[in-house]
Amino acid sequence: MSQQEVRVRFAPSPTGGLHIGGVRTALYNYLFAKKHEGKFIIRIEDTDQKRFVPGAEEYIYEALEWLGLTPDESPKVGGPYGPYRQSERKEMYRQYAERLVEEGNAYYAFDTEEELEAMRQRLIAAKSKNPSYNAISRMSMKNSLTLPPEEVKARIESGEPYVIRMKVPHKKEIRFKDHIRGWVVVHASALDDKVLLKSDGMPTYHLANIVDDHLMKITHVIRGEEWLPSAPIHVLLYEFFGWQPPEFAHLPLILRPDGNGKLSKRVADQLGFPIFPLTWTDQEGNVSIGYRERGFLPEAIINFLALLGWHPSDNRELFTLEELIQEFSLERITKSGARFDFEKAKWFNQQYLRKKSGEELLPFFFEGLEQANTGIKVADIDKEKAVRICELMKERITFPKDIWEEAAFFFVAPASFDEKAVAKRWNEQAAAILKDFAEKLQAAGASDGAAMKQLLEETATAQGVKIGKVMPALRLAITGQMAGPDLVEILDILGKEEVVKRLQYAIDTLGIPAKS
RNA sequence: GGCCCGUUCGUCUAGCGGUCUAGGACGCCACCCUUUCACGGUGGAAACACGGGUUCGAGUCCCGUACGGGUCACCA
Repeated sequence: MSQQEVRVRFAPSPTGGLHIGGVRTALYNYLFAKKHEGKFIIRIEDTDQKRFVPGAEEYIYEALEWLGLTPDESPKVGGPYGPYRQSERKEMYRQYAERLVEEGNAYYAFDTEEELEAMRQRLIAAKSKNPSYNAISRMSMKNSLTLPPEEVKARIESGEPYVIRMKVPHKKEIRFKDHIRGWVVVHASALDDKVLLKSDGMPTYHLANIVDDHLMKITHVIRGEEWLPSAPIHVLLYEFFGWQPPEFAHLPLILRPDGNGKLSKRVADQLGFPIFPLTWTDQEGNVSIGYRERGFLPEAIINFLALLGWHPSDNRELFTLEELIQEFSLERITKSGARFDFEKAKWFNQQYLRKKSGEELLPFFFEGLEQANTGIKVADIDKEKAVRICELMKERITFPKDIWEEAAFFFVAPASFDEKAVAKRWNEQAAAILKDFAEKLQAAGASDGAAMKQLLEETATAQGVKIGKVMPALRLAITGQMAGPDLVEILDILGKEEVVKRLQYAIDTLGIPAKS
């Protein structure tokens, strides 16, 4: 075997948002290409004009870019084997279909929809196990195999609509080796005479796919398992053309988390998680929130998807794209479908979130702030302080944009206090010490967090109380709640003035409970 | 229904005939750490669908059954 360059393609049809399963297919293609120092190609399969959706193609590029899956060749960046949009290659498909007719491997068919339906009914009535347009039934239909050559010619010349169908042999064993499933064998009798060229002159997927993969020198076809049943058709076409078929790898499906069946947009909506990488608005104006907008980091999505149906040779879980490229191989892809696990996706997000620096998190923090509509302006916030806060919060949240919500108390003094916590922590002793502490603190000079803690400790110790008894009460007074980051850090960031102010408010509001 | 593909903890999975009293991760539970909540640490419950073979020996190979999935368009 010659050392030919590995070339793989991701070939979506621009009919809407890019399904998460499609994203994984793109990822595996990308990883495989890069692993073998080959090319990752995007080809747009838009041969169905009825399903054209404006914006869908651009969406695909944006989504892949966000994830870091940069194509080497695509309709957008071009390449040596363009055009990469099938609608722009329309004219070239016909000659290949005609060639098949000339060589006796395809034929013209003039059957109307009604006639096709009638045939199907006839076969069903005759209890046919496989009611289809095939080696048997085609002989009783209107096509160039049954009609006299003059009539065929006349019909075509008169402009009568027709399709070109593939002439699948009756007896033949078709086999191919799939990288994931091993040898797959199908008998040609189970196949039907697929339409190759539609009456509108556009090729069907089957024809366009084979012609383009060949012309674009695709070496490996990595696609979803839903294509497995049509793979024999494709293998047969390669044989008809006398072309070397690419190698195949049919990926297991991504299944719904509950119940049975493959993951669909409907199910994802129902269960409350995104199905698209980026937010997508369909033509009716329905908005589907994307993973990005939901707060996911691209690294997390990549890592999560990579492990959904593939496993490294060791037990590592966290991989950068670069590490995935190093480690990836088709042989380690699982055979069976994988249930989608949104909880695990969130866990990955947390992992990557923690790896970010405070600065990197800043934009997310501000984004959360703006969305919260609090009236607090981003411009009014001390950046240095905000960075510290991001650093402090990142281990306690799942999504970067949650930082604001969790850290709001830094900017908005508590107006009320968690009742349960008050009952438990705000006792006579603690309140009295805090009152004392507030007064001393006000009188003291400049204090940082550590100094404030020390002062509190002294105050408490003077009354024979351990600091651990009053810290919770202090937290309550300062933040209004019992959950949050290190209290000394909070005191430090807030500063003396604010701490005193909040303490006074808490004491005024909660009072000093009577000794019980 | 025909054809094709699949089946290890709840979930993602490791396992490529003996090292499996089946390993890791998410989730769950307990404990520890701790001024709180998290994080982290330690530990725990939790799986080879079933039945036949092959073999000295089967989660691992073969067959069958059951169950699940995919696909059967002039859609991709």
